[in-house]
Amino acid sequence: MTNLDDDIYETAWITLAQGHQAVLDKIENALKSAELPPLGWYDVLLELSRSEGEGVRAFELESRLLLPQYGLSRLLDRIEKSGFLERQVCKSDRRGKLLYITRSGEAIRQKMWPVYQKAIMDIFEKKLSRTEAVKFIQTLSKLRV
Amino acid sequence: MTNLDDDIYETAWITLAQGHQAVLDKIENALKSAELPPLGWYDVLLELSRSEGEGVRAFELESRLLLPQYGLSRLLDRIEKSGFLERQVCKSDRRGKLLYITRSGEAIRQKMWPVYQKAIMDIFEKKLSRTEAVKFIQTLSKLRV
DNA sequence: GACATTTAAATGCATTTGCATGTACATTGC
DNA sequence: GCAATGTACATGCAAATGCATTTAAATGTC
Repeated sequence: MTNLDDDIYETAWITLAQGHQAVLDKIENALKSAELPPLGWYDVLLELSRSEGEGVRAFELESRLLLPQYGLSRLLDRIEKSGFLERQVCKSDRRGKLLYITRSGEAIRQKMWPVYQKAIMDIFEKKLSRTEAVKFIQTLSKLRV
Repeated sequence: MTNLDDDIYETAWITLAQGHQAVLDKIENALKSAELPPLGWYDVLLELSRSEGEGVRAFELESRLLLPQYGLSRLLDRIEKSGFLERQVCKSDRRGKLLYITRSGEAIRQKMWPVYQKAIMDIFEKKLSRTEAVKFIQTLSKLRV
């Protein structure tokens, strides 16, 4: 295999990194402009919101959000300090905590969503056809396996 | 447009973020395991290496590497402290500095490359056909415009 | 049950990042 | 020429991150 051929994959990675960066910047800027919390908060709040009052364990979020244990622990500290979530000792496993979104947490999540969604749409919808997006998802999904 | 249709683009973004994260983690882990500097250093060193002794201005790297001004300034501090680059006052514009890679900088860059490349290949080559990679690049490129 | 091992989460400390501002030089308009 | 404005880069300080370790409880072994 020649260098020229290899380059396709290197280019794919560079383009992936730059594309990601570009989109992420726009999303974060949109949230900041709207004086809303950063994207990471949304991810957490969405997971908690989806649990429908069941309570979520921190270690579950870790794998879902691809965050390191200590990183998540401190992200939760900050979100909790802002009053958007609560930690309660888990009765069935007293080492752990159950995480619950608060009313104000749900409220801020709902404020964030349209801003977040608009930022995504502004980029993706305008530039990719639906068919292209589906193919894009299929290809990208392979990288995670 | 229905929610279901919109979801394609949201999914595209989530998959992009996760795919990027997964690849990045593998690359950074590979470099760390080999006791080599992080990926950001490689990007800088490659740019300097390509300038063929011409010297590069910091503000040029900023846009090429999509880094904030202060972030780049401090990244350069660290790389310089390790002896992998030099900053020299630019004679034609004394506000600025010209950046040069050192011998040891070029050496470390050449050590990093195979580790970096292997990490990319391990993921992309195994999972994407060449044709698929080309299409992937085309699609992603649109997002940056 | 007593002891070693594993797991969940938090935390001290060093490094890195983000934001705002500072410093020095360059450029523009008069 | 020189005051005003703009540009290149650095930096003080606060916040976030990474790494290693700690704390506490669960689980496994005998």
